[in-house]
Amino acid sequence: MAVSKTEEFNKVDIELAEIAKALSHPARIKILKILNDLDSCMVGSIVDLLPLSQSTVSQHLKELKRVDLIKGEIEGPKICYCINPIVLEKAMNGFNKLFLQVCKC
Amino acid sequence: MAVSKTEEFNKVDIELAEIAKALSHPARIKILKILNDLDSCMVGSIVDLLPLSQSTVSQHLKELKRVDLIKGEIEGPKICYCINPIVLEKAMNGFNKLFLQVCKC
DNA sequence: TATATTCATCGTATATTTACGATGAACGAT
DNA sequence: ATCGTTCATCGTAAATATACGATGAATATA
Repeated sequence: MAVSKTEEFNKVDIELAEIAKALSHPARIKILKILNDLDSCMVGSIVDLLPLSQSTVSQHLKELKRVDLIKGEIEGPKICYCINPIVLEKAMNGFNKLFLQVCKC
Repeated sequence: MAVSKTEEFNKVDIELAEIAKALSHPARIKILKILNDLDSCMVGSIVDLLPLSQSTVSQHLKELKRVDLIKGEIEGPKICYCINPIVLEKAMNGFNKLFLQVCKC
């Protein structure tokens, strides 16, 4: 974009938008579901369940990690990813607050 | 992107990702709040409350309209935008379902 | 120490997003 | 009929996102 105006908005809106951006690709939504379902949280197991290359999946994981929706723990040569329930709950509350605030229904 | 793989994911995830994408910019989150607060829903009134040009705001409105989060009604030379409560509720339910499904908390 | 496994990152190509000013279409008012 | 208002769209520029293969770093094992 020409020049970002993002910083001119309020912090709550910026943060919620960041979470929304992290959820704005079906691969990343599916990754959250996979992490919840799977016992093994290795990247390889996730790659096997997605129609994407390992490097692409790694980028999607990075995006989820960027907003702390997931965290990665090193286990030898592997990395165990898991959902960060604190941030997930914060995200849920943020969306609910927005929707309830904005919905006259 | 090289080639989109989006169609290889399931429909529910794709649709939720589309909603998330529409909410992935603070201007669009603020627009929803503005539409809720304001009596007048003219584009000009929205532009006045955002640090963006009229054409940029129009693009953000288009993105929200694309996923039916808002609808526009022509009133003479003006257009009255308002929130679509049906889609908003669907979005809220979609996010809640995801978060509850994925959160072991 | 050499090898295999696991994963992030680099480099790259293309698509999309974000932003603006300029223009044009539609309508009401003069 | 002309003019002002309102808004979408076009054209454009720059940033970001999405995808891949190749490479490299880190660890465990032989």
